[in-house]
Amino acid sequence: MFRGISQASIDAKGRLSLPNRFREALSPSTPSLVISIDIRDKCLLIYPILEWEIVQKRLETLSNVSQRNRTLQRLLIGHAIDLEMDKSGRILLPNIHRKYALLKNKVTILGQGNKLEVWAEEEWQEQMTSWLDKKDKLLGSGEDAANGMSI
Amino acid sequence: MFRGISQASIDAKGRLSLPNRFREALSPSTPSLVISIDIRDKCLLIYPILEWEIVQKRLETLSNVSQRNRTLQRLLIGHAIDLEMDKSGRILLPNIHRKYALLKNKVTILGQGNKLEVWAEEEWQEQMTSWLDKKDKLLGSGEDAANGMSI
DNA sequence: TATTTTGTGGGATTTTTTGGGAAAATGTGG
DNA sequence: CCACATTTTCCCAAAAAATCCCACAAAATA
Repeated sequence: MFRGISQASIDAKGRLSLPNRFREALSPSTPSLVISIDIRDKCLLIYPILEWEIVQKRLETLSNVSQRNRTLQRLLIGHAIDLEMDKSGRILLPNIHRKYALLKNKVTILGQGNKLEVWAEEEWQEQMTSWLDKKDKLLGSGEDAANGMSI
Repeated sequence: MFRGISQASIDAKGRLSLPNRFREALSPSTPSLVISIDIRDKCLLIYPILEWEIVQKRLETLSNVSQRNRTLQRLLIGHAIDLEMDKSGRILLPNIHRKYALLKNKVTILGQGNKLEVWAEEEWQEQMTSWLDKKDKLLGSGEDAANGMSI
């Protein structure tokens, strides 16, 4: 399971060097990992390939008669690209993905259970600020599952 | 199974060069692939021939008493053309198909499970933007299978 | 501070993509 | 059926992109 936050950078060739502590979990096989987009926030998602295949199977079983399901499939499966690390633990990010998540030189990488999230550092900072400003609403008197949860 | 997005271009002769990573799966036999149209969106569909034959069989078993089924058969089977790649991995797109999907020079190719989708780049961009604008509806409080799904 | 580990940079090679000439095939009109 | 025009195929070469590889810099550890 992934957890924790790290900073990393993307070099002139578009290579993102993954923090060392995530590498082992991402390279059990060949190809080793899949990168796709998060359609709710402007960030990228990196999965060990086995984890991704679970997600993809779930997506493929959705009926594609529904426009909405087809859209989901197009966005998620459509953006899912197999990648491998080079000897130094870097991956070459496709341009499309870099643009989507507005990635510049500095990025923030979050461990999130079965996947990593990659954020442009600025975007991440803004989000953090904005979330913390509204923190009352995060754990407040809502009605959903997190409400009343003990942390 | 296909996944992932790529940009590609159509040259002056109407040849579409397929991204390298899709080629092997598309050329197991001769003829190797079938191209048809997507009747719900303005894009083309490329199937390895074996996959296409499954689809076509399904279409043929539909009762052709119903006008709707006959229309489906005409549109899908009618537009299905066998093609092959040249030595550089390109296919020559029939004019009819190019016009149908409004293809100009730049196209976007999506891996989608058993097939590829080919979109005019502009059309794809518009769709993406429009879908992402309405993203609340994609994973929001709907009622279908995707609702509550964890990605 | 010395040593190992991790991260960065960039040159060289290979692979992939693009472009276009010329031969072959197909279609058209008389 | 033939001559011509157009389209498609085959082939080679240039351009662009991805990959490999090595060496150095920075950071962490001892």
